[in-house]
Amino acid sequence: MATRAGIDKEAVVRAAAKIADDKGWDALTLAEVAAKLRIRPPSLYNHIGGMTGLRRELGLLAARELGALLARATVGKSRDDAVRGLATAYRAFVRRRAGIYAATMIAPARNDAEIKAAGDEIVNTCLAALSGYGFRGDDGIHAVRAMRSAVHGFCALESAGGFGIPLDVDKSFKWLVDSLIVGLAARSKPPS
Amino acid sequence: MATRAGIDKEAVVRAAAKIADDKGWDALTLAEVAAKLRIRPPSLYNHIGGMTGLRRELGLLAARELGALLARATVGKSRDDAVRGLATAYRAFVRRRAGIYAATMIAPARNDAEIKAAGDEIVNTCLAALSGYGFRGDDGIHAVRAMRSAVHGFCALESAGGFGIPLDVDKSFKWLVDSLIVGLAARSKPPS
DNA sequence: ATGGCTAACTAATAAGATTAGTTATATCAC
DNA sequence: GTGATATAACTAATCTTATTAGTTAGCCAT
Repeated sequence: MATRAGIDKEAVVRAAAKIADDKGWDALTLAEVAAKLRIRPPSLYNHIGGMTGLRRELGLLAARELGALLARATVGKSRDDAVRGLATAYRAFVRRRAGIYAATMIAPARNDAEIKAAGDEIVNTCLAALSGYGFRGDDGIHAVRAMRSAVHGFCALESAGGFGIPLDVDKSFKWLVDSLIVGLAARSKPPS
Repeated sequence: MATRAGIDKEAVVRAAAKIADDKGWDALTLAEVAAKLRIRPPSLYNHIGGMTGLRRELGLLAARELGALLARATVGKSRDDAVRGLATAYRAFVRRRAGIYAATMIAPARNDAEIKAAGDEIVNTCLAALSGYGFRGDDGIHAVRAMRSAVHGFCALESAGGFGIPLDVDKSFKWLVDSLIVGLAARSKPPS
């Protein structure tokens, strides 16, 4: 017994992420994380700062993964292509990792540099993706917020089962993104 | 003692709604609801079906209130005006009642007629508001989903503190709604 | 080998949801 | 008025979860 189990923070976070993704953010408990790792709940405190700390780790993991995916989804693209790539990647991530995505919605402590950095990278990727539209000044930020709102809202409603009618959800997403693109383009400078 | 406290389901739901709105959806506990009503937690079970039932009641309350507000916000309006009225009312509701609005995001039991009816009314109000755009067939549903995604997404991000930069959030919302309107109009039949 | 770091443990506490079983009160029939 | 009944409140108890304190034991460097 008590054979050193060789667990580290990353293993804890990975186990927790799997539970959150499989059973939902609200179903995440330290008891289940510990059980999955075959240790007792208090032992988790050697690796993470309790439930609060674990949630933060998951939020950070999600923000970083999402940021990397978004960056990859937009390389070499601009304007409409970039927006489509961004939106598609975003939704794919939320569907695959709904549990940890929810972790990104916890109010980030105002002074958390790592969380802030991961969030900034996402915003910067979005800004870069939209750069082809030639927004000036604050409009870039407004555009990023608009795009993120639309895509986040769709994914949140979808994953909450908010679209009751069985009408094709993929088509609705395409409809949303196409409309968004029209709206963005209408405010942009023409392409070079 | 134990003077019959004269509490009914509505009083329980109202107390719970206040707690959720004041302290957040996740901070809602039966213990605090009971304390606010000056009864013991088990007594709540005479009025509501435990925590699960209470959450459902809050979701229903929120859906009905929101539905009524949206309906009022769109009477006598069409197209752009209707969309603006809808979006403004939606956001005002989420800001004022963030706690119970969150309750609308719980997956509604597939067979819950009341929840379904309240949701349908919201969808129908949105459909009516958009009717001036002359969408045909499935496009009406796609448009409603798009509009709802955009507005819900913005409000969710806003209330989660997701807009880090202190750039004016009201302006961003206007920007989003204006863009959405452009996108909708581009797919519509011209106004009569 | 052995001393120390630390990851695991056990034990205990506290908050919360929930169920079972009990009491008391308001209301209604007479 | 008095008594029966329905039910809203209660107490007591259980279960789950998070968390802290204090203890033990395996691994590693010397």
